[in-house]
Amino acid sequence: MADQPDAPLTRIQQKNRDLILEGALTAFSLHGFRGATVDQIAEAAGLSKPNVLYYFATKDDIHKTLLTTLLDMWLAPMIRIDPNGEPLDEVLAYVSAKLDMSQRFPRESRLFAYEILQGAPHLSEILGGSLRGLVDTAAAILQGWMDQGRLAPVDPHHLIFSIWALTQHYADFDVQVRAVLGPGHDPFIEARPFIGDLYRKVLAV
Amino acid sequence: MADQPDAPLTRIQQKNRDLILEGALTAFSLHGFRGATVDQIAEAAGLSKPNVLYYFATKDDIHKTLLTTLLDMWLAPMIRIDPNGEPLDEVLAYVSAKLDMSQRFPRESRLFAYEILQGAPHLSEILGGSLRGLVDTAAAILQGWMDQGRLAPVDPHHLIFSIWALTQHYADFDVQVRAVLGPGHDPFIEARPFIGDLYRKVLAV
DNA sequence: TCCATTGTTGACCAAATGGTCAGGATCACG
DNA sequence: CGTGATCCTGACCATTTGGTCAACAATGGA
Repeated sequence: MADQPDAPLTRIQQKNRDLILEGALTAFSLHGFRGATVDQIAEAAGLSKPNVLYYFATKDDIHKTLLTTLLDMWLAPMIRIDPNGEPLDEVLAYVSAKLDMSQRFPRESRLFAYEILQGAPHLSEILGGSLRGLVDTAAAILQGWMDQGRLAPVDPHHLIFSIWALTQHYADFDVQVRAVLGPGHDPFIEARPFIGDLYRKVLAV
Repeated sequence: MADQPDAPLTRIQQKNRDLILEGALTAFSLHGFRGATVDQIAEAAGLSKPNVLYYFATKDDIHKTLLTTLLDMWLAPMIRIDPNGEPLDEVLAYVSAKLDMSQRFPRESRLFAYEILQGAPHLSEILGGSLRGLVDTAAAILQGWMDQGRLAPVDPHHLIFSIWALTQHYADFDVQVRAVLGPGHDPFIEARPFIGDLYRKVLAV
């Protein structure tokens, strides 16, 4: 158990922890926390099960590490909203960035989806804490623009929820989207102009 | 094993099967298929575990029965779109009905969410079969209205996806929505005008 | 080269869990 | 009220699975 705080990781530790987290991301995003087994994670990581448990004390530990590690990356686009930018451009850039994340990081999207569906046992404090703060900040910026008449007035919190819902849908419900569209369609290519158009109309003054 | 086809169910069979499905809906929607145990289902149903397995051969059987039974109800609102109705009213009625379902049947919404996240192992044929047919029909109606200039032209399939995403988000991600909004907010009361307003703008000619 | 630290694993364990079964309780109906 | 069908359960089983451990291998600095 290499759990001393601040102990700088050796090269091997760094590499194997990365392998494990990578394998676990695949396993958890495919089967959920309960559905993924340590054996699956070990195999995906190319390590033996005891070795996985050598680097992380418990399966839960791996899961928690993944979630908290990836949360920052997941929320990064929202922080980049610039209060001094052109309102509509800023929102559209955020929307586009979120759709990019769904396209490039579907495993991460599903990981979070499982966690929230489950009732967010590991993230509940964060949801009501720092995430809420982040959203409130972004909502305040949006509200400011609306007050200035530079965006159509809509509820900023629900505007943000709608962006999350619309973009993450294409990662989380990928199978359904593809099944319904049938072969010969690229969901993301089609979704991009649709969603962009949608927010242009919603937010046009 | 009471599995003869067409055998009419006795009163007791009817009641206990209903109890089991009800308990299983709660358990599966809370923990997912893998996460829910037969014991949990039995307890939620107020029956013993062997008795549960007396009415359904396997846990998988319960799950499959639930999914296929509830799918019709879940898709019903889409079928009610009336080609002869007023286009915008019809769409808004569908949106409102879907939001009602999220509010009144969040367990069902989560059940399906888990299934799709999992890769839809039980629903894959249906997704690409009858569901796809249903969506294509609805999309054709929408496209017709757009061609007549009675709705703004947007991709009808992705319009439908957006309605699913926006409405189901409030059921599936309930914890997140509530955590971010904080106490003293009713997500659904707020979401209703927001989403209605959104589609009015998107579809206005 | 030496050796303490770090890394790795086969074998194993206890608990959880899906499912079985023999036998007893209850019900429905002639 | 008798009896066959239906209903119910305690006890049990096999498998899966998270996690442990003793022993062995590799590493790297002095």
